[in-house]
Amino acid sequence: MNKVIDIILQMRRLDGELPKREQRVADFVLANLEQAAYLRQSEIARAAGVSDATVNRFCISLGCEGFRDFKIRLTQSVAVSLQYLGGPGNDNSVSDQLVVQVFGALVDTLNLVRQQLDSEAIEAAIDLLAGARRIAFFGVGGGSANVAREGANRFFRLGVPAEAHADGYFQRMLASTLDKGDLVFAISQSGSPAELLDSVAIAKQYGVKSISLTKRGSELAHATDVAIEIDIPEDHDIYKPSASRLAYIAIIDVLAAGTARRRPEQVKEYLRRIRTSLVPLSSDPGPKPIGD
Amino acid sequence: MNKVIDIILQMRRLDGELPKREQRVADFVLANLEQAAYLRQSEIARAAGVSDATVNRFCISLGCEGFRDFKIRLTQSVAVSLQYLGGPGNDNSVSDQLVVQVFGALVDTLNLVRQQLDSEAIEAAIDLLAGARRIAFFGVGGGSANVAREGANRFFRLGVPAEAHADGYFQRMLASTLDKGDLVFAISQSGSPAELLDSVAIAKQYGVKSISLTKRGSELAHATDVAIEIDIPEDHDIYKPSASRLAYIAIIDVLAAGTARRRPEQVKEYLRRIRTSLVPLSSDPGPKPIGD
DNA sequence: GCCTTCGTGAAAGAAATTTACATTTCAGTG
DNA sequence: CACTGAAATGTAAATTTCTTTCACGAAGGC
Repeated sequence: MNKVIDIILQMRRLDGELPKREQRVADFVLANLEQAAYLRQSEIARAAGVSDATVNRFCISLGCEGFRDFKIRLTQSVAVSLQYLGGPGNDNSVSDQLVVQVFGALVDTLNLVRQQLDSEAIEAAIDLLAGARRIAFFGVGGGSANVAREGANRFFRLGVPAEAHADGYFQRMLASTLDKGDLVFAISQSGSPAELLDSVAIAKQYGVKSISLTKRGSELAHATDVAIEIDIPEDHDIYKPSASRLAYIAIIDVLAAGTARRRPEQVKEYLRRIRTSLVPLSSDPGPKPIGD
Repeated sequence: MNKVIDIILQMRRLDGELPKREQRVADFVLANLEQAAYLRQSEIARAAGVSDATVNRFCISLGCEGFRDFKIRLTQSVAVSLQYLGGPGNDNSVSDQLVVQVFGALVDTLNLVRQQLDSEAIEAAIDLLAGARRIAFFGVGGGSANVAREGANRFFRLGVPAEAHADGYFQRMLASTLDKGDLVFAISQSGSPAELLDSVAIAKQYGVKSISLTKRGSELAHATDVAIEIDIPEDHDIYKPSASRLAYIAIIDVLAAGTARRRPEQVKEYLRRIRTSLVPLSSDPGPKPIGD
């Protein structure tokens, strides 16, 4: 999949320069883009009034390897085009618009974040997380505190003792009780809260490693052993909540998934136990999300 | 092309419920989405270590007519997903793959959820939320409890007294202190926890309206005045965290945004005050996320 | 007018997909 | 613990689809 040439564009570009019968194929395909992907070579041939062979040559004229290749590219191009054209969208009501806006912003933010992720930092973080005996997630303020809780929740399920704290004093106190082998995971979008900086510094005194999830180049990023640095443009439409928290949680998902893969057997067992412990609480015996 | 069932989602949804060998096919395809569209049935069969026929059956299990049909749908879905995820990533390192998988699953889930959202329910919920004097977010278990907190956090910023509780006893107690004009927002993926059902029932006695964010057709959905019902396929790859929580938070985002628009002036003022209260804590005077 | 070149379809050939059937596996039962 | 039946799986044949070859015919240049 080296270069993706848009096949529809290609057809338009070669329009007029193709042999007569091949041109008829092009005309037919362009006029029936949506259905074309579902048709077989012979059906297209018949519909365009030419032979199978001509259809095949047409594909090759377009730069494809054959009909198969052509069909794949056409399907892709059409799918993408329809995407832009909004498919079965009914953007009538106000709430539909809202949904489109909010979800669109989320997806955009996720993309933005994905591009910024540094795989080395991610892997270094997973190394630390997978080896940690105990993980303390620290976040301050409504948003980051919740991300911290989410992190604790995720890792707790992997069998690592994990806890989250939002209180500055408690964070400092806890940090001073940690020991080598433990890990501090500090979360802050601003990267400057004194609570977190202090906690990380205190922990470091006792040989405790630290990871931060924060703004690029922030104080907190410098202070920690591994920094996952992400810049998220704040949306200034104050009626639209920021997508940054979602992005942070997504990153924690990545870390949790990575950690789980490092210790597959353990994780399987812990999840099984947690699942088992929840069974009596529910009447539905089917597979369910763990812990609601 | 009546209804476009996203084949990738379909695979995730059936994940774990497929016969063993077919599951292997699913795993292989999901792990090689970008290439899969270019492979022939026999190549996929060999790569997954099964017979051609099993691959074909796998396609039919997914609801396709056969491999051909499957391939077309897969190509479409992948093309659309790549569109969202901004082109073929660099799948070199393990962590890159992880990121692609986790983010891909998130985006897919968000899309699925978006399709399921019922605009009438959303608008009814926003009506209730915008008119509420006080909102109590209830969730049980690690995941839903966090979603509840997130909800409280969001609405608190809009100037509505909002609180979140994860403890069943406290929920019931609180529910009995609520009055007309207050609102209960119950969150549960299973939709069956007794704590939530009780709390909603208790609140109802005192004329308190309720909203639920839960599984389609669940008990909780029936018990509440407005139900936002969403089915999220649980990912059975236990090494991969579920995306459902993110989706729930996204929905709360939509509700919060909608509520904010109903009372623009008030919200602006509250946000201004909150922002002001945080300024002394930070040296950086620029626009920042509110409350980290 | 004849030769060359290009475009075309028919049909053979190759490849891939689908179906039918036999074998294996596994859960439940006596 | 063997037996039974249903479900899952692989093998191989049948079918369909795609690709290539080849021969014919038309258009244009010498």
